[in-house]
Amino acid sequence: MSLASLVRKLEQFVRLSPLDHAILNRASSERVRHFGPRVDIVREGEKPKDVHLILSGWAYRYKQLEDGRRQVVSFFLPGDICDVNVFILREMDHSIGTVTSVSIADLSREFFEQVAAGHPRIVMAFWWETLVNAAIQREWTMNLGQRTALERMAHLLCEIWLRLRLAGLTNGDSCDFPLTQADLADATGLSKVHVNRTLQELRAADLIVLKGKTLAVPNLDRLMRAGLFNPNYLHMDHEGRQLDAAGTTDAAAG
Amino acid sequence: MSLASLVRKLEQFVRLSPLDHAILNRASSERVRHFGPRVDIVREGEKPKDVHLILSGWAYRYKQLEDGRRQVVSFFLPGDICDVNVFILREMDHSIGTVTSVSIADLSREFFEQVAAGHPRIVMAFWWETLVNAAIQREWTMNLGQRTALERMAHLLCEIWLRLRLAGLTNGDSCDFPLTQADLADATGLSKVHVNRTLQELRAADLIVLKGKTLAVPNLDRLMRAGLFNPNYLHMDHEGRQLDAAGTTDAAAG
DNA sequence: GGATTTCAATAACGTATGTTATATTCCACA
DNA sequence: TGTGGAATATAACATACGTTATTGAAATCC
Repeated sequence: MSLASLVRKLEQFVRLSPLDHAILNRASSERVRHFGPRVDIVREGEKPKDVHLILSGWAYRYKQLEDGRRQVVSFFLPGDICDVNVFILREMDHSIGTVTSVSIADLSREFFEQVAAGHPRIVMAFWWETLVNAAIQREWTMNLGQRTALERMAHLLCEIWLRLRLAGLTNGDSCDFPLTQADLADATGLSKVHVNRTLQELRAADLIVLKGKTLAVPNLDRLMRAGLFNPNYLHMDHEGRQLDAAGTTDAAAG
Repeated sequence: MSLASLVRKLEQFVRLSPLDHAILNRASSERVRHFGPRVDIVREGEKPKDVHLILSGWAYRYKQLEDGRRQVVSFFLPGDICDVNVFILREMDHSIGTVTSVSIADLSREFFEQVAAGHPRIVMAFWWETLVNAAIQREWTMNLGQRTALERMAHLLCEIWLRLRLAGLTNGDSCDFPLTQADLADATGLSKVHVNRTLQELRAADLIVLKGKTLAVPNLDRLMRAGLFNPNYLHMDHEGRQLDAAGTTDAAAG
């Protein structure tokens, strides 16, 4: 229920000024809404009105075919922003549903206009967020198109793990993990049964400990190797900060 | 070798002023480069320097695993922009290769700064482009995760067809189609052999006529039904223009 | 304009993953 | 503290798609 995860994540990339912090702080406390678990926040076909910032809880973006086949196309973890500037589109092409209880802040069009006008570091941080999300979506395409079930699952777990860690939501080698095997099936394009088999295999190889709603990753390196995981697409490197230091001026970085 | 396709596409969404046209025109003629077919324009790991605008020809974005497995994650058609503002990232997480001979214009960081500072309609059009590309990538995730080989191929062909049409590159019911079956395999996550089988099936059902480097779609509606294709994700609806008319001010829409 | 390579077509066979079904464990809530 | 529904586990069987191999048809190249 805080924007700590967002700030922590964005500051991985640019250093934000105290004023930037204040702006984000205000925007994320003005219009906050709470949802129960397993509920839709946004439905395909609706007119997008605001941009949603996840303050707490897990959610996903999904698409569905008429016959019921369903694909989770991305996960939202605390600190994630649903889609900067979506409101310029006429209608949503996907739905957003909660996994756990979720608190979100609605960011208005006016907020983005204000940011665009006078807060180049936030603009830059949002572009970074946008580009990373695009990169994640490409990696999912790769994951579904080329990796085997085992690699695919290992890859997904690595990604979630690293994103949680960036948001400050891991504890040593374990973390909360509210996804069911059905969720994992929808995200990996596998059947529930095969997800189960695949998880057993990962457990047997001591790559994960998954029990109840907790995941532990005893050896991230080995899990990454099993998933052919290359973290480059998350663009977590700190070098971006140098961009900030190196002279992005206030008029720039649009 | 012109930016007609870009302008045609962007004006689907916002009306650009004569000055906007001039800006785009200059930017796309300053630094133009030409490439032969089947050549890499950008390689994974490189530092992104400019944003590339495709003036003519087809290209694709792809990722590769160490063992050689390769996934095409998107196609670039004339008028497409590779990634607005990529240069803020430290390194590329994918490569870009040409299919045909390609001409591109390199758009500099300075160009984007200039646009951000004083050309809100172009900013808005670029946001639209960015959001549509994100939506396309999500739809590919859906395509790979849930659709059968036949549906998947039909869906891909519908998408390419509609994007070409938007760019003004179709001729009645046919268009240039330089992709090989191997390209289609890399894009759909299928084997070459199965791509061949699938194309035969589409031909047998009179859904496509594909010969040499020409594709004809005698009945788009039927092909769309075969691919469970819902064009909403391309956000081609003209209503966006009303946003423009309705009062996006010069300071706004960032 | 024949040689060479790329691309497309077809066949035979193999397997990773899907499907259906049933049992078991877990957990929310009465 | 028991009870019902969800989540997980396991088994038996089915299939869509992959793999390897060969052939033929187009492009491409001296």
